[in-house]
Amino acid sequence: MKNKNIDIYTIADKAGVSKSTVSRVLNNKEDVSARTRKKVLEVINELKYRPNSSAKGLASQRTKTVGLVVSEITNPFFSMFVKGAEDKAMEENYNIMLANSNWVVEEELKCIRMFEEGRVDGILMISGGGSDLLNNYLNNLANKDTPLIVVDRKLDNEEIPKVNVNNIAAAFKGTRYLIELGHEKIAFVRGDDVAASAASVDRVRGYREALQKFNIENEIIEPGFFDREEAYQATEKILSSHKDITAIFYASDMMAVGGLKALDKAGLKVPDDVSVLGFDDIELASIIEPALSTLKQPRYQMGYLGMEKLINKLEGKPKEAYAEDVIFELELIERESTRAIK
Amino acid sequence: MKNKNIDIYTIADKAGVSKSTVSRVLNNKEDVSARTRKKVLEVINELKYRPNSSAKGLASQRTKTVGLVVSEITNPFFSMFVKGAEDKAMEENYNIMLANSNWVVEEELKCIRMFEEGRVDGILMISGGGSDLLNNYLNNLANKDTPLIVVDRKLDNEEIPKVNVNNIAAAFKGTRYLIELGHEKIAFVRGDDVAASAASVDRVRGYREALQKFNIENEIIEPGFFDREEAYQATEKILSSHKDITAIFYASDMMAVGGLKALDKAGLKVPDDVSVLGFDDIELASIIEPALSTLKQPRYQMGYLGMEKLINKLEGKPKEAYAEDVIFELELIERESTRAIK
DNA sequence: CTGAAAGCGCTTACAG
DNA sequence: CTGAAAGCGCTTACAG
Repeated sequence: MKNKNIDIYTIADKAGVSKSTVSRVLNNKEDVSARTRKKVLEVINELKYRPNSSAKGLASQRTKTVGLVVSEITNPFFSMFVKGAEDKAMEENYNIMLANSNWVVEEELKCIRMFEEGRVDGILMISGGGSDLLNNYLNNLANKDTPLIVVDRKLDNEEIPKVNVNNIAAAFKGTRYLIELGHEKIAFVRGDDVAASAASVDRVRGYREALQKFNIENEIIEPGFFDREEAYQATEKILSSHKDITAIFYASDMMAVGGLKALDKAGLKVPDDVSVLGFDDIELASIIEPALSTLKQPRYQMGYLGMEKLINKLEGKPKEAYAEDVIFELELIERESTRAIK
Repeated sequence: MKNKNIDIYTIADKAGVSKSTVSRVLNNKEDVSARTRKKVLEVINELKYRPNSSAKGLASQRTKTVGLVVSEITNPFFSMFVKGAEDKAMEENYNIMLANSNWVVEEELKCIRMFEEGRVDGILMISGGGSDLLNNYLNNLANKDTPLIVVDRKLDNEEIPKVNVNNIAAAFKGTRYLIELGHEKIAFVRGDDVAASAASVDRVRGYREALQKFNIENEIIEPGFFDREEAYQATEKILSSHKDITAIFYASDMMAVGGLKALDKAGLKVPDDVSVLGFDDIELASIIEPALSTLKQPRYQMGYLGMEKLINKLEGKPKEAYAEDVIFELELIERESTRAIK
């Protein structure tokens, strides 16, 4: 029943060396003569030997895999982060353990368990529910010196490196853009205004600050909860109470899509009658008709960078290689849904 | 330096039993007195002990994790399979190792390596490049009795359980639907016509069979390669050579979206001037204007079922619980892009 | 119902 | 440059 698997011992035997030596060539250590190395490599290839990862993990206390927690993998907005993270992991020969949290805190905690069980060397958390409970856990982990990097989520913990986006500046930029286009009646459809969702709060703030800066009084804010249907209704509300609206800024592209539908139903043309600005630049933004002007979040890069930091930490690189937060500024993408008036 | 981690030994000590016994309660074995079990459990909770997965994996030769290979995780079409698979894995307390292949065979092979290294107990492959090289590898794996389930991919190997879709019948159904609506000039925009992409070939076949069955002579097939842009051009071609076309059937929703754009540009209204039928029912289908009539692929269910079969196999369930292929029939979803004529 | 012992397949100082 | 030995933290028959 045993001896079935070829192990490091088999290789050592065949190559006429000790398993210590085999282990050395396996791990690319110095201090092996070229001849020995060659010989061992030959045997390995010949027998198609693959080191057992559990044994390796147990002996070395490292698994070369990282846990990836995502809020919602079917959401194109998030999947792009995953792809960036995955590409980097591949490059560095790290494996990825996936944990799709579906915004449920308990699911997110499962990934922490993966860490505690030694299944993963570190954790990359992309967004997440934003609950206080989770925040507490994350803080706890950080204190235990867990290699943890958080992407696209605001967190008041200096121990945890973050990769984020400047939501205030981006919303400011978007609003200013509309103002410079000549718009003065600009509505803003916001996301979830819960404290944990800093992204939403910050975007509202950027909108407000721009209005103030340019002395525009009409602040029109309607909640859309980052949801297409809700945004549809929010748009109807705006249209009924502000007939003279000329631009609507949505805090996400998905909401803008809902808005477009409402606008269409109301017989309004975009951008002829109303300019529409989105946020995120998901793929859909350039697919729909009219193509959406929006603020582009560098999601792929953020995922990639987050993974890079995590691996740097795992590989024992100096602190500068991972500890500092990175905040991206967003680029404004002009497409067909906005236009200058007057 | 050592003794830092609490291990099974620590628990045994504190609970006044042997580690064998601790292992037993950990694994929920019978043959432990209620009192002992309770005691051990208490200590475990108190010390927040988590068994080390590498040690467990090494000793038991099982990791309780499965490898999930996906062609392209950012593609909403595929991510839904992943979600189904993930949900089932969660239910059964299995972990998922993610391998996003990006259609590159070498990346897909990486997952096979994960298996050979004992990182995963089995593999669930969702779609995939369809290359002969990969097919060979899969066949090889099957011979080695690897627990492998393949979803959304045709494969001539009876050893490998498959979860699939009846593409011929679905395309037939879609075409018949258009014919029954009164259409006689029906173009078909197909995907990649390579041998490996059985889905595309089968859909063309279903279209053809329906035309024949209803004695319609005008077979109009244009390649769209499952790509939006290509489908846009294919549509332009169709419009220029067949002015009297009244319906276009696209082998994927994404292609239909490209077609919609071309139709719009040509000044044609959907469905007033031309009926458009898609395939897949991705989320986008119900979002765009007009909402797309389409054939719905039960992707979530397919992923879920694939994972279920895989786990059944891993858990040693009887063959009926995993060995048989499952072929889903597709449902026709009627929305706004098709209408009866005459 | 419980314990002692062997073993899973590697890595890692320690000698030489 | 190489080998012998101990150890990583569990599971699993085997006894009793």
